[in-house]
Amino acid sequence: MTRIELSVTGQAPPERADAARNRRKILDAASRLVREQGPQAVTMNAVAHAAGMGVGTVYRRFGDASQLFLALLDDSEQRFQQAFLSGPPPLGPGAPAAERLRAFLHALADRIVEQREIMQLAEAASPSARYSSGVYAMLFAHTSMLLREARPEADTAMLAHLLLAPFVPSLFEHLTMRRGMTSERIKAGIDDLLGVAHDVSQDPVRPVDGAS
Amino acid sequence: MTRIELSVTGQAPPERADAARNRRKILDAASRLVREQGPQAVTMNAVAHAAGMGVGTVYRRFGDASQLFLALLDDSEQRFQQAFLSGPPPLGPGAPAAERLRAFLHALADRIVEQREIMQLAEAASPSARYSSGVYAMLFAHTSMLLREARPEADTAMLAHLLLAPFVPSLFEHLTMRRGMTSERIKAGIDDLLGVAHDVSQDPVRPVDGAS
DNA sequence: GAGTAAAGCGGATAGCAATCCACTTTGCAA
DNA sequence: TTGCAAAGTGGATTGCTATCCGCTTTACTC
Repeated sequence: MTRIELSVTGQAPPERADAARNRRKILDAASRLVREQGPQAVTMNAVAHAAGMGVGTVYRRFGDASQLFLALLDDSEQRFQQAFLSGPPPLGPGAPAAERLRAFLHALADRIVEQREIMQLAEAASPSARYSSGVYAMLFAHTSMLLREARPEADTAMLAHLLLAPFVPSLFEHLTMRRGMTSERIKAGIDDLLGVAHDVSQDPVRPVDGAS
Repeated sequence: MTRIELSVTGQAPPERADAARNRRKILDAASRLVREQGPQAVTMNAVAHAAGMGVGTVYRRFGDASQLFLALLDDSEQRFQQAFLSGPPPLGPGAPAAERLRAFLHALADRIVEQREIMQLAEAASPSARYSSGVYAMLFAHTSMLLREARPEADTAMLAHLLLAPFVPSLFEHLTMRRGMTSERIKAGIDDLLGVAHDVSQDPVRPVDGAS
């Protein structure tokens, strides 16, 4: 769940049985709406109605629309976190930091391509919610940790924020849907920013699809 | 091609006298609302009422809320454009491309700090509107032009998009308001990113009043 | 089990973006 | 000047997000 597990303060308040039941019903209804009627049909009203309850309940459980949408991404987010925290290298521990960072950003790009539509719902509901979410805190912590290892002399906190900035669904929509750029080309651009181009140890994947 | 349609006042369809009059009244009313009651008070309803007309007129003139807010930024945008298109170096023509790019991104950072609140109105109204706006087209054209000159071998179109990605008001709010980072520190981070991408050592001439 | 305080519930409500359409104004052309 | 089609206008309307608050359910205690 998107409990405050990322917060340092520790234990989350226990959730009452009816509350937990409704949380599940809401998430199921929202998933079903996305699947059956498309993302634009997923409004708080529609979710509440589809889940058979009042809108007040949905707001009580999720606070606002952006948090509901972020919660919808939680399952795949857990898997992603698992992969880069304790999965096999180069994404997980065991590879050099620079290599892990590259693998991490590539995987993040794939993740955005996969989940772009739901992510755009969250972004549209509140662009700034991204930066107070636990999801972003985790991306930031991981990126700056790897940067600290790879480039100890740099302002790694700032670099982490700047490197993560392109990974927003609106930019990905623009690049892939409107400008016809592939996700491989985006990854190559990120590699360039990382300076991987000058690193001999990297594999030479340099796709050259349609230029603009 | 350098002339990207920027101002909302298009040249293609001549605008009727009453329409032009209302456009001005709307922009004046919106500016006044921002000044006197703060950005969050600037709703389409409030603007229409303050300008003494129906909401339908405001929508006819500006399409939607994000476009009205972008139009509010137009005056300062014109000045910014003037500075980097034909002002004195290093922002304007005459300096090496890498230097111009650095000056351009620094100036862009300053611009976002200055106009952040109105920019956030536009971002909140529609995060993806950024990428279809004339403003973004101009930023992109200029950035990729300078990159083409500085790094002809790179995928400059992609790099331009990636380099511009951090320049969104929501990230600037997070970095400056929430994390207490100064705009000088943000600029230094951008320089680092540019340095890696350019494979060029940092310019020994640090900007000014070095805040870390 | 019964009592009880806290948590949860849901529909009424307010305020907003955006659309629609019957009416008015404008500018051109005869 | 006058006719008139195109452009512009404004407020009623729809559907949304989010809040509020009286009522219900839960889980804990005795």
